[in-house]
Amino acid sequence: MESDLSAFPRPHVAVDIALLTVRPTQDRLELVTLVQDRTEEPLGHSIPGRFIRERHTVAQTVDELLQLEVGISLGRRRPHPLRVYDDPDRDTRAWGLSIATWLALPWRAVAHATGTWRPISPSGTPRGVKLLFDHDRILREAVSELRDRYETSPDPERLLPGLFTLLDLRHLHEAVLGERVRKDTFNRRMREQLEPTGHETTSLSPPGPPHSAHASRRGRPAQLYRHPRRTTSHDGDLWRLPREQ
Amino acid sequence: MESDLSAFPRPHVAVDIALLTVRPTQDRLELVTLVQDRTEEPLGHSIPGRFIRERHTVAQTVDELLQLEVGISLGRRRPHPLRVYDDPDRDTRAWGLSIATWLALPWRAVAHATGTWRPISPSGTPRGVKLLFDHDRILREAVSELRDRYETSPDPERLLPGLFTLLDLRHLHEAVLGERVRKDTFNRRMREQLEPTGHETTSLSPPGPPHSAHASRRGRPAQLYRHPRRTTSHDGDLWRLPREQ
DNA sequence: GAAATAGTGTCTATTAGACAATATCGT
DNA sequence: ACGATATTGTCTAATAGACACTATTTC
Repeated sequence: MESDLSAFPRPHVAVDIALLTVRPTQDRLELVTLVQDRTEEPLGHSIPGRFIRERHTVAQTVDELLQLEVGISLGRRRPHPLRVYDDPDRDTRAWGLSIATWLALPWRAVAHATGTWRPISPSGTPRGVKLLFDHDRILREAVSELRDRYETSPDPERLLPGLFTLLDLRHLHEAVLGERVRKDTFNRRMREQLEPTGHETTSLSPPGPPHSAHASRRGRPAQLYRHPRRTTSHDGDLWRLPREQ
Repeated sequence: MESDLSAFPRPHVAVDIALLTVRPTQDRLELVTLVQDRTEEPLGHSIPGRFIRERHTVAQTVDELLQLEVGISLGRRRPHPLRVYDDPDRDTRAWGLSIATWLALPWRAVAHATGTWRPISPSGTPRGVKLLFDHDRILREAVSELRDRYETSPDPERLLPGLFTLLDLRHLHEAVLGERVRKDTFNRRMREQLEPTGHETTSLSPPGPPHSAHASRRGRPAQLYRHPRRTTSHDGDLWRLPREQ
């Protein structure tokens, strides 16, 4: 590193965010992403993005972006880093980098966002639109990461409210993965990563904080679970090579 | 995005790289990293870094960095993205971002690099020095990623030459992981991800390209293996939830 | 009672991990 | 022959996946 920093050219730096959520439909849940219509050239569809402000962090930029251009609040959550897009020709106007991020939020927190929520196809891109720049690719990678995380953890993105049943959780997984999963294996794997509350679903609200509507009001009442303590690191020792004593 | 891009402030963007390799010692291999002495303020030890040039990519910048300030050649390899460090106060001279990357190269390609190769402690930081900025943390994360990759794959970073034995491979793993691993389980897991060549180690060189010195010239000759075709994606279906038909 | 859902039990094939035995070399 | 290493075989406990059965509610 040299001393006179002003001698170095500096790129424009944008932050793009793939925003994902799971939305209830008539009979099920579906994974959707937020697509916006650009008002500047080049016109078309894109995911939300914004140039980073002086001495702002990526997280701050995402925060501003969500507040000003999407109309939602980030809260205490942090966006997941995805990658840096550095093709010098990716923006025809000037030399710029894009820091791609992604974030999954519960539907109730983002239902009113500015833009159009579009269902995600099995391949990970939004159905029915072609996005500008490399945004289809960003979205594919974001969806891929989200799906990977849900293969092994109950609800890493905390899309469910504080109390939920295994059926709620399975519906969530099927929406994220875009496929049906086997009930018994699913339940067994997930149960050991969850904390039972001792309470069951009833017609009345259970004691404690209110929780969202559950999948069905028919059938036998189900155990209510909550998210595990963070210490239940149910990963990491998986597929490690056995060490010599 | 607005039209007049010149209105936006732009950060300095540096690329830092954690360079890792496995070096032979008298009786074993050890994981080492390259530490350099800074010639500018703040003085101290750091990993190689450089500001990105106009319309250059991260990979190009790494390439220049390695050629000009380390004296080695990147070849066709690509650095692994790590994360973006965006603390506005991380550099006292000006507002800047750091794009952290890491790369592991075979010892024979980097032995003569400019700087000091320092052994990596079990925790992932170089033994005996304290690095400037957040470089200790970058290194910890790089080593963690490297170790994760070697838990499940024979040689994802291609640190071994074209032909090698399972003993060579195990020595490599033990250097990377910093722990002994069980021979039989190791061999079984790795063998199914490798291609046997049909040739064995002998006093003479085997047919084909020359390969580096093997671990030992004692004992029964061992099968020589080569890296698998990339299609042996021996991952990805691990710990997936079973789908409903 | 029928339908729907929750929860439990069990069988089997597979596999990890450990241990042991055998094979083949250099010295 | 001996030491060192490679390679193969086997035993056992654990577990995934599949399937079936029972339990409890709403309608």
